[in-house]
Amino acid sequence: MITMSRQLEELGFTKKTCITCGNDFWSIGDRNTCGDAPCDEYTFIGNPATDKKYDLYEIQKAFTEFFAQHGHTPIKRYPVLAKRWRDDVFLVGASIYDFQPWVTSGAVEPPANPLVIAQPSIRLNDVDNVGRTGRHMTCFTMGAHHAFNTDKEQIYWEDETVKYCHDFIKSIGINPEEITYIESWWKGGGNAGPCYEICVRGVELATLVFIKYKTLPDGKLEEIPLTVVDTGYGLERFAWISQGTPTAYDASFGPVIQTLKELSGVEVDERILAENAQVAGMMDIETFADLRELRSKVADRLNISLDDLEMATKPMEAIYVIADHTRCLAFMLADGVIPSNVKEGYLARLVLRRTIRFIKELGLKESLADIMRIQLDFLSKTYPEIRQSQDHIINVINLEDKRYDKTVSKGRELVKRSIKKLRKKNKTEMPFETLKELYESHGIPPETTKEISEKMEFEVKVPDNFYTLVAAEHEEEVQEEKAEIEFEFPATDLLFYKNPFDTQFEAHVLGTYENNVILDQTVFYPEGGGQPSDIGYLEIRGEKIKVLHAEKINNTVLHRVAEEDIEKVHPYKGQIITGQIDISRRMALTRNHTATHLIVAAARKILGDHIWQAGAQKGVKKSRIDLTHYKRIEPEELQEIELLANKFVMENRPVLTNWMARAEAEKKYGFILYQGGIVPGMDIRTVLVDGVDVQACAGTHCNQTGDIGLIKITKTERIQDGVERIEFSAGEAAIEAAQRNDNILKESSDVFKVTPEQLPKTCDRFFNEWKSFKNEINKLKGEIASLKTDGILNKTEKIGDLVVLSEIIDSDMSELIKMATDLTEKQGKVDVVVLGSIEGKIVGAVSKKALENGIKINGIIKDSAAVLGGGGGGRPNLAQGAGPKAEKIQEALDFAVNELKKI
RNA sequence: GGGCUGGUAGCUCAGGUGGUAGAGUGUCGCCUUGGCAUGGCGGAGGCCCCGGGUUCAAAUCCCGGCCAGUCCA
Repeated sequence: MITMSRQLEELGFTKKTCITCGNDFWSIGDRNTCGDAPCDEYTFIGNPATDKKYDLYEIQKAFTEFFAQHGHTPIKRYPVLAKRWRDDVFLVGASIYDFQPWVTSGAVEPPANPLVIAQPSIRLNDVDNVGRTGRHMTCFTMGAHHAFNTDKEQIYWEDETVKYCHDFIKSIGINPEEITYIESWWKGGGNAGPCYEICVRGVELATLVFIKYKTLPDGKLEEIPLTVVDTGYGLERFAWISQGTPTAYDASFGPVIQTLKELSGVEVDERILAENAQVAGMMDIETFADLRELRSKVADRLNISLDDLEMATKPMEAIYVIADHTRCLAFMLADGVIPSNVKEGYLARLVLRRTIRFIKELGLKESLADIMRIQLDFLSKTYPEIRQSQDHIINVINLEDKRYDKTVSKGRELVKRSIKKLRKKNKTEMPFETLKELYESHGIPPETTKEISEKMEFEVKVPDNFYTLVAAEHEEEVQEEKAEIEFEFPATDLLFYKNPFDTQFEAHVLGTYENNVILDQTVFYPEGGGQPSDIGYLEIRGEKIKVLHAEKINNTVLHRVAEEDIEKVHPYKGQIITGQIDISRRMALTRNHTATHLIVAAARKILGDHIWQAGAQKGVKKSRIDLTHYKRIEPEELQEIELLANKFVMENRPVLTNWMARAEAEKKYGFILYQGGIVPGMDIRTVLVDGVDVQACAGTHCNQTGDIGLIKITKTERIQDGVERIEFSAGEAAIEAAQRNDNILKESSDVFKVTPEQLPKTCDRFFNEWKSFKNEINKLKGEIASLKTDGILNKTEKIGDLVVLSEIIDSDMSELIKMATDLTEKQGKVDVVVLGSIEGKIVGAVSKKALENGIKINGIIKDSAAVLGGGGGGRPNLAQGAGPKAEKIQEALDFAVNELKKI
């Protein structure tokens, strides 16, 4: 399968087969194992493989410089938040993610070719192994040199790649005889190609991938026109192998680990660590069971018990986890991930909460923010941009810390209550369902539940595969594939870009598609970028045809008309037609669109640079934008945003649109361009509000901000944790919105006959008075009830040995109830009472004595109420009912008394 | 994007097969005391998140909304 052997042969390598795993590999001289774990053990721990020690920063520098000297252009790292330029993944997991899909699909020129980059990458699938294996990290630095080859321009391919790789490894003093190249096949992200895994002394240092195929749905491969050299060098591992430290963590962020050791007072047993890493290197750790196996193997080799090993390793592991996770978090938060319960925000919260748990486990007094400062001090030496976000990061962390604390303490109470409830039901063990609900609905990990239960001496069994069991119940999402519509129509010329304020135009009719008219050019803005389409008319030979909607498919604009109108267009194919848009609608949408940009810019100024647009919908009357923010926007902040946006309007700044090459625009403005969403195309249209904001945006915009008129924010809403929605109106609609508020105020204050200024105080007074009146009335009703009961006490009769009373009273239900309970409970002078009202309500109550005699009033009342044509019921001692036939109330009471006599 | 919880007194929460809204704590008053801690008794304090619907009757059931929490992709 692999054809790239020539270069290796030239370098003196020969092909062999590993006697352990059977993989083909290349090496210099004699050897019979492939050089990768588990076939080979680590042989660099305590015995570095390079001629000097490199820390992570130094190896990164050496790597970049080497490739820069060999014709590669160094590229700055991309944000780890992949959402900035693509919407199919959350986080950057490899350097190639930076160039997908635009560059790799050929839609956009690469920023340089060939290029070299050191890209911080985040992979959370092995998060449980971090700290334990010595090599797993949530965040690592992928050094990479990439070449993008097209028919027109062939940069380089396999031979050159191998040579570069080989020379680089040699350049840092690794003996070529220790290098092995394992032949393999790589696939992922819909692509595939041959690859080499480069191993030295038992550790895989790099992978060289040659992407040349697309994988089709049926599994077959198709050659692609743009082939990619996709290399990945694990720079942490290079640092590790050059230092020979027990773990990759020590080599990568040693200073942070050192500080954590000092703070926690943990004494690290290097021998155990080294042994642990050594054994871990030989295992493919994927599950918890693997991890247990790892532990027992290490214990065996060190000749200590499993318990002793755990005692010795746990604190060290916690330190490693904390150091690793804070680094990961620093990148995530600095690059704009807002912790939340969804999407990438959830991943950030996951890592954040894990970190807190390990800080607690380690017994550190310092808060997460304290620890994070240590990490930031270390990290910002290499990444100064992270220092810029320090305040924001600390803010977010402190807030999240508090939230987690609340969740945990609430959770603990909840577990205790659950156990109490289970005990009430005479359960002796917690059902799996409860355990699961505590986790899924309340975020309490089963370990925590178990710990609390043990203190309460209640049994909880946590299945080994708890998380698997929980996950198994989640159905997989089925993704719908959109069928692509085939067109033979050319791209429509979009006149609104050339002459933004034209309202009329002439165009040739090219044809129709379903209910849509296709023209060679148009001023109709097709729905897109959150801006609704224009509407208006097409006119030909005096016939007016309403355009209901316009949309763009590929580059063709479809003008949708009513079904009965489409026929009218057919005869005019090829002829000239005139069109006119609804200009007041267009202007309103335009104002709203420009206003959207201003509000986002204002929000960034007021709330911070972490604010990012997460979606928007413009409208004629109102528009909305969704912004990432880690807490609710305070009312005062909202007013500041509103004021600032309006200041931008008053400053009447010019709004400049410009078509630019994507790469050039990105270089000039950065990813902030994609606030409004990712836009396709080689060239993108930039909308610049001078000195305020710039976005890649295809929408229509005012010439000057002053054209917007007024911007009025009307509402905020938390649409998701971490995402705040702002609703607003612009132009005329903003005036209307303000007037609506005035009307509400006026109507409300008119009710109280006060001025709007007095409204809050008046409302407060009325509400309080209403409450005290209500209480007063209740009290009085009670008194009236007892007075009324006095008046009817002489109307009792005896049925058997029970004192029975039935009477029609002019009272409402609550009063009847008060009277009835008064007679049977408080005073206890009557055993059975049935009271009716002239409105057709009926209430019955019985004393304890009557109850003991087996009288259940609810049944009697139910039947009596039936006499009234209604229903009723209640408890054995008190019941009520009613019916529409109020005139029959006496009959109903008699019925009740008769029922009693029967018993 | 999907799922699951929850919203009841100032606070923490019970309750709820539809039928008199509860506890603990806090608060106020009285008693016990030289004073405090404590203890005892009594009182005040509820749009049972909001809006519809079903019903003789909804805090409870149904639908919609708002707010909060949480799991998953």
